[in-house]
Amino acid sequence: MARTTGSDGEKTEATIREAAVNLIARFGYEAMSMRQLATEVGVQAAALYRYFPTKEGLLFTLMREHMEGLTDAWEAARPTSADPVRRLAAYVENHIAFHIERRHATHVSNMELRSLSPERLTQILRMRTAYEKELRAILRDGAEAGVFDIDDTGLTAMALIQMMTGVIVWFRPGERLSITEVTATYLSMTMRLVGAASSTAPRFLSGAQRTL
Amino acid sequence: MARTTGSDGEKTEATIREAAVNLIARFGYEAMSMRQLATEVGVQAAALYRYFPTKEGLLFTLMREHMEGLTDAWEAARPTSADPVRRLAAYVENHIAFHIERRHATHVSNMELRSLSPERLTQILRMRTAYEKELRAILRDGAEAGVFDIDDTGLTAMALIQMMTGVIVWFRPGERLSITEVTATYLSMTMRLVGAASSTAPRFLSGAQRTL
DNA sequence: GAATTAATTGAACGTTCGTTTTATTATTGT
DNA sequence: ACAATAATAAAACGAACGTTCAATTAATTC
Repeated sequence: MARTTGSDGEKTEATIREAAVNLIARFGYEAMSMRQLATEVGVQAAALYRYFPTKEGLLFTLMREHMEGLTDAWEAARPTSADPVRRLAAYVENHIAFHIERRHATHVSNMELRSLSPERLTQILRMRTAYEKELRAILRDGAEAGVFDIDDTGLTAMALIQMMTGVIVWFRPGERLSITEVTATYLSMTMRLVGAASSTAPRFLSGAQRTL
Repeated sequence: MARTTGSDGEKTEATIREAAVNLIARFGYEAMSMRQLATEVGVQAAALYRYFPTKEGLLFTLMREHMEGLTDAWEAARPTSADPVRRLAAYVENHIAFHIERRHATHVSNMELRSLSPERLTQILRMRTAYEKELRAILRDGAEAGVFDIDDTGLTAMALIQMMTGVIVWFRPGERLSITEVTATYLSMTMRLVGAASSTAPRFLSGAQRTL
């Protein structure tokens, strides 16, 4: 038995990607065996090596494409407006939507970094840093414009990203809250966290708060 | 060669614990081999089994003791005051201090849950839930007393914990910021996030904010 | 100082791992 | 129809894994 009827390289590769993301997210990269992945795909382990050179190569591909997807999503969602509040809102909305939509891929990208070779780790971290830099720029602009009240831009950016990405830990689609409700609440929390005037509190209070 | 001069069970066990936490935090539970751990300890792999029944048993012990440590630390730090602001401040301070102090153990407890058997996973999650429940109670009390302004108690608790625990991802001792500075900033962000009156603003403002 | 117990070694067990090689069959192009 | 190529199976590789067992030596007890 060799080539099976109806077999198609593109389909198989897509199936491998999907199955790999799910298995790695569930069991972890080290715990997932290539044979387990092959079984899930419905193929022999040797067939996987026609599409990915090594197990680590597969992991890297999954991560790189996830990061590219995140960057692309932000490029598309980035508002033309220069208003820091609007830009921050767009960032939060895009981040949460993307991470909920691709929970498993996000889990992989966040949890399995240590299984990458140093060079590949650097490459992924560079992409991540570039993405986070966008948030820091928004916070800095807002702080300079006096729209935000922020102690430490870098620290606030990290706190916000941890908070937002944390959604994937507990969020399950179809449970108590919808994506829309979750996003709205996180948006509100974010705006308060950065001391934005137009959060839940009346605008004129923030001025008083800052001057006092 | 058998028993070595100066060998001591208690010392060896402590060394194993310490080395295991560090190795698992660095490479991951699945990636760390018992032989690697033994080498780090300076002993043969077989010797490990005198102290821990299996590799998973070792992992579970590390996690359980970490969670017990966290709970105990909170018991000791919990203020007698009923004031939600004070209680929340104590929770944040204790959480951040504990997690920075035991970065590696926290990493293990957060990242390696999937390597536990179902029963043991349940046990650890129960401890974690109990700890998080304390935060929810503080938030609820504060919201009911009108001291906090919170949309969704459960969601806010999760956001806060993700934010606070995230410190261990980027914090490195001896870098730009000290633990004290980091804690102060996080405390300030927390108070704003929950809409506490006495965050960065003077205390007497809280009354105004609540009535408005 | 002999007997007992504690601590560890060294070798081995069976299993599973990622990966490679070779053969075989399905599909595609002519 | 026939060659060329794409896709897979089947089997095998050596290495590493968690774990066990018997032997051996250090420390302790009486």
